[in-house]
Amino acid sequence: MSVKGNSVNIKDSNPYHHGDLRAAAIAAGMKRIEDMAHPDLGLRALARELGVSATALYRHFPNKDALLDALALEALNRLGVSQAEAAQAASDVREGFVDVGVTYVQWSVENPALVRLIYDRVGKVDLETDDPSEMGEAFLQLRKGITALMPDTMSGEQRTVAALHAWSLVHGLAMLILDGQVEYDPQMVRKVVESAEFGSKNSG
Amino acid sequence: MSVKGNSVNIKDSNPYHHGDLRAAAIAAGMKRIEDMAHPDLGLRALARELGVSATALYRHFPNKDALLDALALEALNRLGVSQAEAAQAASDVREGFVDVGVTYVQWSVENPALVRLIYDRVGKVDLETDDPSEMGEAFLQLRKGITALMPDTMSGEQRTVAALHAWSLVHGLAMLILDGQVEYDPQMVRKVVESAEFGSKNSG
DNA sequence: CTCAGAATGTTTATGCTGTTAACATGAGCG
DNA sequence: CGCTCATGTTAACAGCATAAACATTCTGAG
Repeated sequence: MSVKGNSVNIKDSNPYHHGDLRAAAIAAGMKRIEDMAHPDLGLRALARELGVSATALYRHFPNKDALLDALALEALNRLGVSQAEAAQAASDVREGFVDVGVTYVQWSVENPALVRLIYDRVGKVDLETDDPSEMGEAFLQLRKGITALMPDTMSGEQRTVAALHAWSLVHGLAMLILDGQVEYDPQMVRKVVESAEFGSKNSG
Repeated sequence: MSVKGNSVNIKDSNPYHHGDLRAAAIAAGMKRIEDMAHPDLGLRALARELGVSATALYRHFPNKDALLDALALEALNRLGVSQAEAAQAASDVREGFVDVGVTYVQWSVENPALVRLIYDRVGKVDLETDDPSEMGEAFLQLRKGITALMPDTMSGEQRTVAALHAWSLVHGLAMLILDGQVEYDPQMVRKVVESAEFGSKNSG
């Protein structure tokens, strides 16, 4: 008795084994989260979409949190790619900073649930685990990217303060837009980011 | 609107009726959320703490979301009080801005779950309801408070940009600290907020 | 090729959750 | 006193994450 009352054969080729469920789960999970405002992924719903029983996912992720971590990592990498592209496309250092900042906000607006997922996860993970997970690694790179954009005319604390200012500014702006507190207006975003005046040219 | 006066005898006899369950639920809910990193309130747990059946809460709130909204409103009011105190204590306008900003971050650090609750709720509510809820009202006041702190030497768009910059800066800084991405250092926070140079005096 | 065991899937079951429906109690007013 | 209504109760349902036991397929060694 191989087949019970299973009415529908979704896949003829791989009826029992899925092939690469882990990858499929991440792909479907990403697509699913992207279409939400707030990330709330259900294992059962995801499994249903994959044509698989809910518990099958436990062969590839120890629990739901692990799945979300994997998704957050994927999201973080995508953000990183956007950032890198923006940084590379700019000529001037100052212009580079503005573009990267604007990109950060823009990407956040276009992927609200992914941003929330990233910070939800990073907020939970870093506090309770010691090992520098892949995610911590990816985030560190993001931070370095921002710091690298600060003009080198300043040094030490100035630099730290400026980087923190820049990151806070774009992150806060993105969050306020995501939460519906600020209307998204690309031109306004650019103006706000440009209004951050770091040492490279003080008053001029 | 804080919790109403609790001049109610809670434990005179074995009261079938609780007295003021709504207020008690909000009070207990606040205390419960304050002790969390991330706000996840369970109706059953809350009811258990109140010595009441879970479904009793449905006599006072149509559903869990409504309860969370009430809690978010309470949290928002507390934040507003802190802001107002800081603004009032400052003499100079510029000093006032810095103090208010620092207070915003400090309060957020001291009440992480409340901040998350506020923005979670405000993000959901405003998008699907048209009526200007109490919460929207309270938030508007907060926004006005920030805008009022911008120096009046600038006008129109300059002012808007500066206010948005200021709000984004402190909000982003608070969020990054909450999510464990930035270590909380009060002096550093102050320096970062001070590094926001709005028209009043450019670069000395 | 055969067959054991590792991978990977399924079914079943447990205890949690929010929520609804039906019923019980007690307070306040005629 | 007796009616009514606000406010409490228990029972029940659907959905959730997750664990345990069982089934199927893939893989590699003899």
